[in-house]
Parts: sequence; C-alpha cells; structure tokens
Amino acid sequence: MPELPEVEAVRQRIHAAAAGRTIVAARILRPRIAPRGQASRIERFLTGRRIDSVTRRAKNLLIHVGGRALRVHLRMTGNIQPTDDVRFAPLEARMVLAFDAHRGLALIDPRGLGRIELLDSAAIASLDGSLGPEPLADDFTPHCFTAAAGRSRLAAKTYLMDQSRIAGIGNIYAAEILFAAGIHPARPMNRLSAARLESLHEAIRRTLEDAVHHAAATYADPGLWNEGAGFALRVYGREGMPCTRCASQVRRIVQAGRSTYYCPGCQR
DNA sequence: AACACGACCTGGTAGC
DNA sequence: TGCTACCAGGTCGTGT
Repeated sequence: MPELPEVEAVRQRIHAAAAGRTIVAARILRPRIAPRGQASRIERFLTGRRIDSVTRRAKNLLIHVGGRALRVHLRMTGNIQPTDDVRFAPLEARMVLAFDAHRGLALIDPRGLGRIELLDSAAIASLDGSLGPEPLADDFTPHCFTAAAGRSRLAAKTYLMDQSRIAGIGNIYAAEILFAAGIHPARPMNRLSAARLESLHEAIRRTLEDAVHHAAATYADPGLWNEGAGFALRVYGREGMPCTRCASQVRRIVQAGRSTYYCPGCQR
C-alpha cells in the first residue's frame, strides 16, 4: 500500500487532523518500532508538545514537533489514522498520540515493520540529502531526470525504485510507470533514447499524480483503502492475464528479489 | 558500482 | 478441516 501516493494521502489527512493540536499523551505500544532504547525518550519528548505540521519526504512522514520531526516510515503495511477512541486502539496499533481523552492519531501496522525515529534539524537535512528528487516537485524537470538517468546502467525498474535517485516510487508504481511508458523493466537506463527518457519522465509524473488523486479520494473509506481499489492497476499483479493494450499475456519476472510485472508485447 | 540475499514481522491463501 | 509453504506494497546490512 504505502508508496508515494498513499503516503501523501496519509500526510494530507493527518496534517488536517493534527496540525495545531497538542499531544497530551504519547504511547509507543511496541517499543521495537523505535531505535533501541529510545521509545520512552520519544514518548517524553512528544508529550505536552504541539504538532506544527506534517510533511512528506519520499515515503517518510515527518510530524514536526518542537523543532524536531518524528519520522514515521510505514514500510509494507503501516497506516496512520485519526481515531475517536485512543484508549481502545486496535490490536495492531503500534503508537497512539492522544490529543484529548478521546481523539488522536493511531499508527496501525499489522505486519509491524513500520519504524519511527526522532530527528533533529541536522538529521532532517541528512535524510533529505540521502534521497533523490521528489518526482512531483517543480524541480523534477525532464532535463534533470534525463541527464542523470542517461548515465546509469541500472535496469529501468531498479533505477525507479532506488530512493537515492528518485524518491517515493515502490514496486507497484514502478511497474505501472514502465507499462505506461512502454519500457521493458530490465532495459538499462543508458540504452534509452533521449525521447524515450522524456516519455518516461512524463509517465512518472502522470502515473503518480493520478495515483495521488485516487489515494486521497479513497483514504476516507477504509474498505476501499485496504483493498487498494483507488488506482486501476494495469499490469501489477496481472500475471497471465491479457495486456489491456495489446492482449499479450502479462509476465512476471523477479528483479532484485521482487516481483516485476510487464507486458512482453508492448514494453521494449 | 551493481546486485543478490537474508532479516525484520504477521497474515492471507494456495495446495495438499 | 488442518497443516505447510509461500507470498506480500520497504529498507537495511552483509557479502560477492
């Protein structure tokens, strides 16, 4: 679930619910989600402080509090949702930030791989510096993308998923973007023409913008959200089914240990 | 530099 | 029905 579009939808939702509110109680229900030995320190820091804003960098949520940021990474199955009953958070709740006796935010994560960390301003800058450009930001221009990408010998899918090169793209949207651009996932980036790199840039923007729109629209409906029904997937998970564009059978291969889906008919 | 692989966790599901 | 094996949207550390 949580790649850039979903994390952005969570950000919008919890920024609206939490900005300006004071945390009256912070409970980390599963200490291992924080760096070793820091869970109670983080709880103490957050308690009594006001949330200024919630921003996003790549797939990281940054909850800005008291000049620092609580970085939350949702990993595979995490989500943060406003709750009206902080005392009876669901079993999979890993952290609860209460705004009063009833309302607050809950980090829900069935698989428990999500992580939190408290960052000072230097650590925020360091995180920022370790990540590639935000694909939906104004400075992610065709030129900026094609200049860097054209020099890499990485397979296209591996390149798209490398957070230090482009921020926020994961396994599902990498497949969808490459399908939209008609590019084979194993094709080395430096063997794509300038024109094809530009169309890839365009596919990145269009696919992610579309997905952000759908993710934001379905966030409020937990049923839809959990089924991932917001965005109509065109190749991901469709092994053996006919391509929606050319009717060839969609294939699944493994790249870097992850499933990659593509159409052998129209991705070259 | 590039890539493979295991670990981290739990739940769902296909197959027997 | 009940068991096992395998799979899952991410990242990090280790090894080649």
